[in-house]
Amino acid sequence: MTDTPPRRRPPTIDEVVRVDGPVRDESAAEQRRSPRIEEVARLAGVSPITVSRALRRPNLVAEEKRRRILAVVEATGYASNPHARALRSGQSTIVAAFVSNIMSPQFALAVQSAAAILEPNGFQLMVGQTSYSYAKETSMIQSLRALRPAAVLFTGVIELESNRRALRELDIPVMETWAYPRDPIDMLVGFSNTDGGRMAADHLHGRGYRRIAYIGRRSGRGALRLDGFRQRVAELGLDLAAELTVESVSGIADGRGALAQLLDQAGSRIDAVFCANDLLAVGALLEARHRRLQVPGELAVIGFGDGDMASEIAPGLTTISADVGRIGRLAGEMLLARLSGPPADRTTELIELDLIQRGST
Amino acid sequence: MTDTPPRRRPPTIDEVVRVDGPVRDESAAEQRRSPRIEEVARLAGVSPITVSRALRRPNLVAEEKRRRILAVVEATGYASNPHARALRSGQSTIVAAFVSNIMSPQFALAVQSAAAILEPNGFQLMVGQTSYSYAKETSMIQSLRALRPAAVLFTGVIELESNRRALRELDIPVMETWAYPRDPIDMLVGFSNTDGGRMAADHLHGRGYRRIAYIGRRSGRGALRLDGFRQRVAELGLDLAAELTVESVSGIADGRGALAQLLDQAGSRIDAVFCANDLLAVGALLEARHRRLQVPGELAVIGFGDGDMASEIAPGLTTISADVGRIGRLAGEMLLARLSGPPADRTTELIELDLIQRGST
DNA sequence: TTGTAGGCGTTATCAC
DNA sequence: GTGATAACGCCTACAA
Repeated sequence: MTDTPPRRRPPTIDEVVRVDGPVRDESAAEQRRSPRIEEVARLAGVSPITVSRALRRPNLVAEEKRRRILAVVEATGYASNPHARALRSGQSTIVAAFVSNIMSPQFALAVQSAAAILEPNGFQLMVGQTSYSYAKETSMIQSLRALRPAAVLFTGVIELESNRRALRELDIPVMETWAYPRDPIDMLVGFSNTDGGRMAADHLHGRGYRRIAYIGRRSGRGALRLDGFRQRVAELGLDLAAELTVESVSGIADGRGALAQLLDQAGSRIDAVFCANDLLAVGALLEARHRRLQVPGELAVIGFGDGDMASEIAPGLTTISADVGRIGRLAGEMLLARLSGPPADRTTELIELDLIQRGST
Repeated sequence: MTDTPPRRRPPTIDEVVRVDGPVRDESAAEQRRSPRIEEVARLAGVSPITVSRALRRPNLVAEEKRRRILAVVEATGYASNPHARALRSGQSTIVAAFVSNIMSPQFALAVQSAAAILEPNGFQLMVGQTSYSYAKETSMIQSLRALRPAAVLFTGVIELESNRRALRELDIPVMETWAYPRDPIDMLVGFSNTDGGRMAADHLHGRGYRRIAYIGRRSGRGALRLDGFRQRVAELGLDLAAELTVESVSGIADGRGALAQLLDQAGSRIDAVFCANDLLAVGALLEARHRRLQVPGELAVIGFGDGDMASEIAPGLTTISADVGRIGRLAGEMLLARLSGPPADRTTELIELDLIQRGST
């Protein structure tokens, strides 16, 4: 016997509404390919190099000619071929951005904010994901040698010594973010994760909690936050009641699982927990609700990052917040200044952290 | 009188732990810049063009020579200069990807899945954000004329007729996704938003709800979902109790606000609401909880997209789900096939939608 | 202030 | 199967 596969009804076509854009006749199909600098030059009655200068260093070109040239550029929609430009000048218009996890709204916001600064100035952002993997990070940095972007931006700092060296040797601006190390590769817009941990400890102590636990990674930024947290907890004369490590990229589900495990193991010894990021913290809140624990009565939760959810769930999540949009903007601005000018004056910027008190503590 | 600014204590330095990578001596600093094809040719005892062929079309080169060349390439870490290549051959290794909103985990996952296919094959993804703005979309598509990427990928379909034309004229593979229009520009991996709306209506009706409302955009994909929803609601002999439109990029807060407004206006006339995306639906759930409404007893909520949160909140969110990772993978594979081979056989792929029943209905 | 000459690194084309 | 030659489009260096 043969099974007849179940008949599915055909999909409904999405009747997408087409919209007419601004009419751009341009009359002929000759306009098809992007015009070359030579054509612009001919139409403006100058030499190609003058067009190039009018676009790159306008003040070297006579006012009158410049206007004529720009008019032609506008009319023809000329855009210089970035490959030819990069090849001849060694100056690419590509800025490579690497995030550890594309799907994190925090990183995405920072990258987006940097893009908002760089793109109007003729740079294009190329985004790659390192997935918290040294191997992936290394291979992406390798590929930069060939790509020769104008600059590189990381939402994080580079830990591998070999990669730091490779980046220095690229001899282009390198921007690190999201931490405040002693010796950045080049430029830095970051905050002190260690201080964030300290703030969390201070806050919990100040609110009267004494049996405190930690959930987070034990490497990278998680480790830094834990360090500061531990230090301050010790200074305050408390013991860390428990520590629970999660692996690499962590989400809400990990936070739930981690708190569950923590409570099963250390249950009543705990009255507050510091989660190294907000997703973990949200997960912890959900698990607490699941167990019908009073928050913050029976268990207080504090996060790190001020994600989208923090203000929306109930109770609101107390968290340590960095202005991530500002990190992206500043990084973009500093890169832009360096790319278009003389050696920049500032290469390091510290972003202050804020503690945002909500209902969960 | 002058204010003395409050003294802040200096930031704690993040004591990042540096890690030594694999030792790669390469003995000298001469290896610094990426070697050129000519050097590889010299070391292998062949001409530059033969090296080029050995890399691009290996079967045109004699076995023996090819091996020698590849060994040298390996040893020197040679990688061809993508700008020179793009300039001469018109073949870029860049694939341009445009998302309407970088911060959406759904889009990010799709892009990431496509990247996972394309990157190991030597292509690099360049991500841009159109912000649901025709103007931005148009200007990005303009800039493609100069960049000449190998292909373009959209997490969405292009509505503006002028942009569709511009993309066709680029004469490179164009991949649209996330909808199932009658006439894609070129390639398509999509699902029927209209069918999704129908499924939502069917489900709510089947569960016994009769006073049904809609929250979402009234343009783009939201409109398609609403269309199908409305059609099916009518076929089932029901009336749509209320429709509430939100603007452009919408988040959890918009969902809360929308449901609040809906309940204030139409309150008891409503027993179920279909939200055009999961963020809105999560917002609606939170607002319902805030008002101490029984879900699903007093109000049922169904979403679209199966985001991260859907399964984590309580009650779980019933939602229409498309396998977004699969969309990205398929899009990547189809593009790759087209880029490295003869005219592809399949240029359109339909992704089935699933209804995931959880506690909210 | 403007223009001329030449080359960035690669590959298409054609000849052998 | 391999190589010589030229060209992709632009911009640096230098000259006028």
